[in-house]
Amino acid sequence: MPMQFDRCGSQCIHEEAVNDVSRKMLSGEEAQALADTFKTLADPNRVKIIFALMNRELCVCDLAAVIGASDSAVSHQLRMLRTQKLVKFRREGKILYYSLADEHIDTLLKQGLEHISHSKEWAARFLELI
Amino acid sequence: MPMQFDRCGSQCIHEEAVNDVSRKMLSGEEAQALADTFKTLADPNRVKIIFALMNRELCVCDLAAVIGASDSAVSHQLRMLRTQKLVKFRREGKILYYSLADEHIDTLLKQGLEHISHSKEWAARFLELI
DNA sequence: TGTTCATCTGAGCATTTGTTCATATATTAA
DNA sequence: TTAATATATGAACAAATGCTCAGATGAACA
Repeated sequence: MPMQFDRCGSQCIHEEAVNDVSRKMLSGEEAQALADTFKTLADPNRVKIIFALMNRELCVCDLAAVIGASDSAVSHQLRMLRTQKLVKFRREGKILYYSLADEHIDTLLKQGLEHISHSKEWAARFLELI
Repeated sequence: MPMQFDRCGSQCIHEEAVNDVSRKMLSGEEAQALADTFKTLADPNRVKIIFALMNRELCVCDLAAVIGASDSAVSHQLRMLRTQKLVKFRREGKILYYSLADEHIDTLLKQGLEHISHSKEWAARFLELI
């Protein structure tokens, strides 16, 4: 993925606009890190896991039952959520209880619902519960 | 992808917890809609596009120059952003000027930066600019 | 010690994603 | 109309994703 700047077609470039915005732009790594954060919430099962944990801490097999997926699938997803620091856990014997890592996660998910509520009525119902 | 509930191994289920949370859980469609919203921001080039448009409206080829991608790639990404109602555009002759659809997008991206700022120092710098 | 059970992990595989390339649209100007 | 240009689109393909399945950990208890 090399990146040339003496580019093909485009003659329409507004120089001042491009220069202005380019100066403030995110680097590739920074954009990637941001994308990774959102990617963590970009799957329905992970959304369900986060949503479930907003109510209370739950162990892996409870989560599996609640969202209707296999223990293994949930465990895989939890690994990603752990890596991105969206969830934490405590051990009690054989059982691991997962919970949200901090309050910002609530806000992130809430903001997503807020955006959806523009086009879907059901979203408003959940906003009241958070 | 059928979903059986007389499930395999797990004997550890805490019934009251599972029932409690299950009652409040998102449906499959609702979780999918939420996931789709986050999925829209789950790519570095789309993050860059949104970030660029937070400064000012830009045409397709300006966006391409700013984020360092082809016109075609940007156009494909813009379609997704349009579908999810994150951006809108106005036409002026041959040129289409894109801008953010509403203020919630800013907040969403800001919340993402907020989460990142827990582990990466650079994120704080951008939070001041928003 | 060995067994049971909750969870994790890696491999394999079908699906999805994001790009490129070639071509199609649509608007403007000659 | 024809040519030029900004953007959109579809096919194709490599890369990433999310599942299942089989097996590995690690803790409790006989």
